[in-house]
Amino acid sequence: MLAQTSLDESCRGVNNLVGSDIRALRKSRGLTIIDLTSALGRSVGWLSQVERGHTVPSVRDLAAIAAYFDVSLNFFFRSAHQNPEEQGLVLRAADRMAIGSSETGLSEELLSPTLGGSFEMIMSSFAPGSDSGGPKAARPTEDGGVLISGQLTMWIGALKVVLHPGDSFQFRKSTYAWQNEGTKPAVVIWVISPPVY
Amino acid sequence: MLAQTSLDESCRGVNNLVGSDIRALRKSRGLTIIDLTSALGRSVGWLSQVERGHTVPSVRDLAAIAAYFDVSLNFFFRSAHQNPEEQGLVLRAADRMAIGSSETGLSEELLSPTLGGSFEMIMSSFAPGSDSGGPKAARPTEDGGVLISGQLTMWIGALKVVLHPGDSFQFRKSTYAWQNEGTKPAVVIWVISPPVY
DNA sequence: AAAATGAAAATTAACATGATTATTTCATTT
DNA sequence: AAATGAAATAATCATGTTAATTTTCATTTT
Repeated sequence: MLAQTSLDESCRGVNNLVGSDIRALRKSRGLTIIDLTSALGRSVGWLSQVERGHTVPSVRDLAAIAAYFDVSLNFFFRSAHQNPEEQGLVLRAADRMAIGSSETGLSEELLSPTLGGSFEMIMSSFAPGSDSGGPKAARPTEDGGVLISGQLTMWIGALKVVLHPGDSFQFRKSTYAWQNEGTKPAVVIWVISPPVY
Repeated sequence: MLAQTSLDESCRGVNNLVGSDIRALRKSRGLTIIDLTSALGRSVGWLSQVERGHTVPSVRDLAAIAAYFDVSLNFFFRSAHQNPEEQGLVLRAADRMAIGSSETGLSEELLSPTLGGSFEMIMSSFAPGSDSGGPKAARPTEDGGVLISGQLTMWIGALKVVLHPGDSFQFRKSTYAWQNEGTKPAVVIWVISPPVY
């Protein structure tokens, strides 16, 4: 009894993280447990247990989930080698993972240690000469950001602005577009609330 | 009739910004219009009109409001010289205002163009050798940040972490403390949801 | 002429209630 | 130890009710 509990606990940390990532991914896409399990061919009870770290999903299942949500399999283990105490609270620069559909010219890395929060921090790098290819559909979110380096032209709704380092922006449920007319990557700390990944 | 409307409209933009700043400050402190007006000695109807840009408060009233909320008077006009179109959406680096109680060793500048959003972005600079002087009481907020430069030791609840540039963190309703043991300022892009200023 | 007031009107927030859906639990099987 | 399926629990949603807050506007003040 004691040995079992101890073993459970030793895995609980990482399992909880994987589980809450799955839950956050599912919720950010507006899916119920039923929706996801029917897509995965697993039972409702099973996913409930997985999401709360009571059951360890097989690698095969995890891979199916990762594919379904379009994240890499190792995304779930991005902090696994870190001190368990700080998992979910701190994300080291070296452990950041790429996320988002790979728009050409845009690379995004998740800064938030967990997906389960009320907002999500992302480091976006816009390649020189790249653009969004027209306005992106408005999301039901609030977005904000700070330009860290480079130069970036943004369209927020009907407004066009040229951002320089240190400039910041924030908007709600608006279409937006971007273009990097400079010669260096434009790096933005981007905040989205609620999370979309 | 036309001339009146035009004059009204020419002021509406900046008035709306001042008004919504006041409203956001009031809400972030959990006050009702009645609470604030009784502190100011003004009527409820007046504040309602001020907050929505229908009435222009006197400088004397604005100063009283600024003092009450512990912000500078020019805080309300931080973007006044900018293109009206981008006011409330973009904040230029040069227009950033200091906010927050002036803890020694910590300087905070508001990055969010408006206080009315669901989260607030702040640039915090922690002076070399400074610290928070013990843990800060937990707020009913979710906090997150990225260390841009320098080095910063943080305590999040019981966890102690030494952050290096690029490291990020996020926590909910937790006590925290900080200390800059380095020789350079530690600069953090800090996000708070919901806003507290 | 615009600001300020005060009170009526309108809107919004805070609580209950039941109905519905979603999630968790757990005895059992794989 | 993982996985299932069904019962138990919990969360969500629509609805109605009341209280609190905010807006509006006719009037007064500066």
